[in-house]
Order: sequence, then structure tokens, then C-alpha cells
Amino acid sequence: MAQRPKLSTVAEAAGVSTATVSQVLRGTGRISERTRAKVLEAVRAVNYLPDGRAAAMRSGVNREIGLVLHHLANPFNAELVSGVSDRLERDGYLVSVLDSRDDAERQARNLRALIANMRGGLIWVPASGTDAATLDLLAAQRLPVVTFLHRVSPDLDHVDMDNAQALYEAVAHLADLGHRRIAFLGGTAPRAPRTERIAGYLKAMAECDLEAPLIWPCEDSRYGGRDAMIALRGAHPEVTAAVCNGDMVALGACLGLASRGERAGREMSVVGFDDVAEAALATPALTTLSVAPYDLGRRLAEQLLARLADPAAAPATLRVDAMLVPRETTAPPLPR
Amino acid sequence: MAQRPKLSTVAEAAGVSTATVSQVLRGTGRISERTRAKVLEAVRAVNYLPDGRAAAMRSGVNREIGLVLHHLANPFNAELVSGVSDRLERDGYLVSVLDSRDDAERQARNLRALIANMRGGLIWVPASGTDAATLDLLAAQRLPVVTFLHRVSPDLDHVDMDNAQALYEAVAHLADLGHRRIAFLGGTAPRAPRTERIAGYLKAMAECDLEAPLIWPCEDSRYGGRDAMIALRGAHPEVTAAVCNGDMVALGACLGLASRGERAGREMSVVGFDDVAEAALATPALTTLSVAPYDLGRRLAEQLLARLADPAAAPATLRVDAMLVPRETTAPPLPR
DNA sequence: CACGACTGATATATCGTTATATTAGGGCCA
DNA sequence: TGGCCCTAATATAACGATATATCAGTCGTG
Repeated sequence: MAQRPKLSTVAEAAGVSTATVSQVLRGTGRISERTRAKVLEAVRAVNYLPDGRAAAMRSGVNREIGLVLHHLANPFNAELVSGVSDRLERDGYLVSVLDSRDDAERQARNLRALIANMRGGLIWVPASGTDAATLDLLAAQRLPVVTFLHRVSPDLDHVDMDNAQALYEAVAHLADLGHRRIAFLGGTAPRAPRTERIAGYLKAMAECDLEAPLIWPCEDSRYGGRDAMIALRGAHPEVTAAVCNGDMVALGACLGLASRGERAGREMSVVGFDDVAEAALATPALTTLSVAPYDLGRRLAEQLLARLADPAAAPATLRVDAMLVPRETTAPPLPR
Repeated sequence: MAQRPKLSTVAEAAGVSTATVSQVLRGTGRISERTRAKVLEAVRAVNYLPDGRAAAMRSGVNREIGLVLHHLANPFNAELVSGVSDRLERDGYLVSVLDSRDDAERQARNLRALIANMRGGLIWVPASGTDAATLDLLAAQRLPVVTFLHRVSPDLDHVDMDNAQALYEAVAHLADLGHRRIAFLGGTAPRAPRTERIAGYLKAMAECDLEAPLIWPCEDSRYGGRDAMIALRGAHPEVTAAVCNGDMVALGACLGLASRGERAGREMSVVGFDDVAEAALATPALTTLSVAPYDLGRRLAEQLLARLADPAAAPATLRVDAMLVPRETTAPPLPR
């Protein structure tokens, strides 16, 4: 059997030159209706699909975009991928996703591989521990990059959520319900999103005139949240509400309460962060801070398109607001 | 500032020819230690990263693999991605993921785009409604392809799980516990995995001498499972156990029971399928059929590597067994 | 000291496209 | 009928790498 059909295969089949075929497919140059039809027929006959690499190499334009995520398993990120893809596919780009699974070394490998295979742009949710060498490498390639969540360089476009504002809102909501002792649950590393959230938490605790703040670190997972909540209930029974560093922690916290025969929204109020699909469906449904991951993805894509359109523009920073979505895990505290 | 560094940039910096640089980097030819060192130094100095497209084009080998999934949001698939990536990255391949979100048209676009950008191979979990034109296109490119879950062509390597065996095992387990009326819950389309599962279910129902089978279709999601379970309990209160077409349906079913004040593993036994990460953590923990998605991904990768090594080999079919993982949602039926 | 064998580097063709220049052939007008 | 313009197609040179052939030297040896 034959090899993969190429431009010359089509040209032969149609009895014209390769240049003509290319012009027909690209819609450039002057081509008679008769030849155009002949060429298109030949394209169909041999099942021709152009080699984008060769085309990109010659023309210098590249419609492949890399999307490097720190953690694909989180449903939040799957939504984000959809938002990014839909927007970029609309403009004819191909988005390919890589998961660095929060491993800086894997991430560095991924980025190198993407650059080597010449993606035309990059949307990047950096993992913790991203090092300078990786950044230098990126900078040297002058690749359009938009980062999200964790800013790694002042030279790159960045989209961020207003973590402090979000936590402030969450605490204020709990204070309104009558809570006085509110803990912050989750995370361990002193990385940007968490420190900002803690700043917002502390600010709200101070301004709403609440009792002393309590920060309770734990792994950002369902496991971590469950164990942390169990430990917290044991150590500080006077705490009546917790704001969490992510929905996974919050859902874990609810499990922890359940394992003690308690219930989120009764003995203890719980607020999550992210609004993963599961949050609305859990029993009880989780009150959380939402950033609409699909829309966020769209905005990331649009920022990248803007950068591609004008590579010389000054680095932009977009800030997306989080909104409180009250559900069943927050309620007034039980009378003591 | 300069453009992206290329081979000639390095060559100039090192004062040698481009051919020499290429030979140093590829480790071919005869190069003195002195020049080698000089070249490597220059590579570092200009932050050079080779253009894989040009290299692939000239050398004819391609270390990019496409992974097209029907539904990335399912955590099962995120695990699968990890398994595939880890195995292929070990051999120096780059895996890029595309999510067709169960949309045949999007999937066709994705596949075309991947071929156009010359992936060297493809691991594919086909969406429902995959059409013949897409298959012809793939066939014409002679691209090494391994499919999973849903066989679309006898000419392609395929990895499958033994759905019938799995369901048989699930029903037998419930029968051992003393259940006599067991329903099959989930799915709507008459597609391969579901029909095979139903076949296994029916076989077990007959052979274990159980009451008449009951197939209750619903959307394969948490929503679908919840609503279906609520409806099922209303319509057939005599049914004491359900085997589900996926963990999402099963988890939804548990939510449905909870909303009625009932509990999976007490009023009703529930068995899932997939063993998503959440299954072990849910309350109650979900009994399910596991196919170890990470291992599965590894096997898919290995099948693809085998195909790449020998493109002429006859199409292979691998079958991976599912294992029952008993947890808390299955128990003997309540005495009537 | 002429010749071959070997070493270390370079020159050149090629991969499949696209961009640009060029050519062949009509038609129109002076 | 010669000159000019226009159309429709082709010829050719890139893009950035690699594979292969080739070329200078150096050395050993009869």
C-alpha cells in the first residue's frame, strides 16, 4: 500500500503542479474554476490531509497551542480545558493538554517537549516548585504564554482570581450567619493562592470583629480534609465554621463530620473554593466560592489570542472575581 | 531581541558548521572532545532547543503521540492519562491529550487536527457516533492506532475490558449475599460496553437462578443515577440491589437513596463500575468493579509501542479483567 | 616520498509545504 | 502585427533540521 498522501500525490492525481494544489487549498493566487474542482476532487480521492508541520515551518504560523496543567484529575481543570479549547478551536487552533501532576520536573520536561515541537503559544497553570531554568528556557523561545493561578514571572501575561476578596466574602457570609469562631482549613505550602486566601481570611476576621483566627493546615485532598476536620473537632470544639482551601478539602471535611455522626450545615458550617461539579450534588450540597472554570478558560484563551495578535504589548494581568454560592453546608451556628 | 535560536545560531556561536552541531547533539559521526565541549557550551549559552518538527520531517521519526478521550472530566480518564503518559514518556514520547466530550463532530475535528500536525501514533477512546468517514481518513494516513473501550474497526489494535465477566462477578457477589431481585441501572445507548455488561448481567441472573431481570436505563451521570434510583425505589420497592453502568451512576444512586432517608448497603445494595478515586472515599464507600485505570493506560501505551515497532503485525486485541472491590455499599438484604 | 587508511570537520541534498518570481498564452488596442 | 496587459499556471527557493557524501589533514608504512 501507498504511503501517506502528500501534496505531490494530489498534484499527480489531478495532473497539475504542487504549487497549484497548494494555492487551491489555501485559496490564494488565481485559479480557474475548472482546475479548482479537479484538485478538490483529487484531494478527496486520495484522502489527503496536509502536513501541518511542513506548512507551519514554511509559513511561520503555528496553530497549535499547549495547555500545561498542574493537576488534570481535578474536575475543575477539566472544565477549564473545555473553556480554553472551545474558544481556541473557534479560531482554528488545536489545543493539546499536558498534565504535570504537580511535579516540577515533569512539568519542565513537558514544557521542553512542547517548545521542541513548536507549539505556537502556551497556557500554563504552573506547578509548585517551578524553577528559574525553566523560565529562562521559555523566555529564550519568545513563546506567547499566559499563566493562571500562580504567577511565575512579571514578563508573562497572567490571569488570577481574587483570592483575598473571595475569602473575605466567605468569612463575612459566615459572620452574618452569626459565627464568631471561624477556622481556615487546608494547604501547607506558602504559595501564592493560599497565602492570598489567608490574607483575605485574616482581614475579614479582623474587620468583622471576630474571635482569634485559627489556621489549620492539611493536604489539599479529600483525605486531608476529612482527617483535618476530625482532628480540628477534637482539638477546638468551640470552632463553629471553616473556610477551606478548595472544594476537595471541604468535601473531605464534610466526610469527617459525617464520620463523627455530625453534619455540615448543622454542627459546623463549611465553605469550599472552586465549585467543582460535585459540590452542587453532594449531600449536603456544598457552599463554595465559584470562579466558573469554563468562563475562566475562555478568558485565558482570549488573553492568549490577544498576545498572539500583538506580541509586543505590555504584559497584562487579568483578575477574575470569585462569587459566593450559598448552599446547604452553611447555616447559623447551633445554640450552645 | 533575537528570534528563537536555531541550529545555525549555535553553529555561529561555537564557530563550527551546522552539521557539526547536529552531530554533537545526536551523538552521531566523529567529533573531537574539544569541539563537542565547545558546541555544548554554545547550546547552553543561547538556550537552544531543537525544532522537533523540522527534525521529524527530515528524519521521518515522530515522538509525538495523541491521546483522544471521549470524556476527560471523568477522574477515571485522568488516571488513564497518567498511565499512558508515564509509559510513553519513558521512551521519550510526548503525549498530548484531546477531549472530544462525547461529541462525534468535535472528535472528528480533533483527529484531523492531530493527523495534520503529524502525531506519530494515536491512543483513542472513541466517542459514540463515530462515523465511517473519520475511520477512512485515519486508515488513509496509516497511523498506528490503539483504541480502548469501544471497538470501531477490526483493523485497529484494541484493548478492552471484559465487561460481561465483570458484571457476572458483580451479580454473583450480590447473589452470594442473598439478593434475589437485582436491577441493572444506567446507560441508554445500545453501545458495546453497555450491551456486553447487560449480557453478563443477564447471564448471571439466569445461571444464579434469580428473579426476572430488570434493566433501568438512565443518563450516565450522578444526576442520572440519583433520579433513576429515586424512580426505581418508587416503582419497584421489591428490588434489593442494583449493578450500575459506571461509578458516577452508582454514586448518584447512593445520593438518591440518601435523599429518601435510605442508605446504600442497608435498604439497597449498589455496585459501581470503574473504581474512580472517589469511590473509596464516599460515605458509604462504594463497592465497585475496578480496572485499575493507571495500569490500563500503561498497557495501552505498550500496545502502541508494539505497533510502532512492528507496523505490519496483525491487529491485536487485549482484554483486561475487571475485579470486584467489595466495600460498604453491598451487604445482605434487610429481612422483609 | 607516494599511497592508503583514518580522523574530524564541512558541503549538500532532502523532508513536505508555502511564498514569490516567472512563464506561457490569449485578448485588446494602436 | 507588434506591444502591452491580464490570467492561469509552473518553477524555484526557502523553512530548520538530519543523512550522506565529500573533503582536508595527519599518520603510518613499504
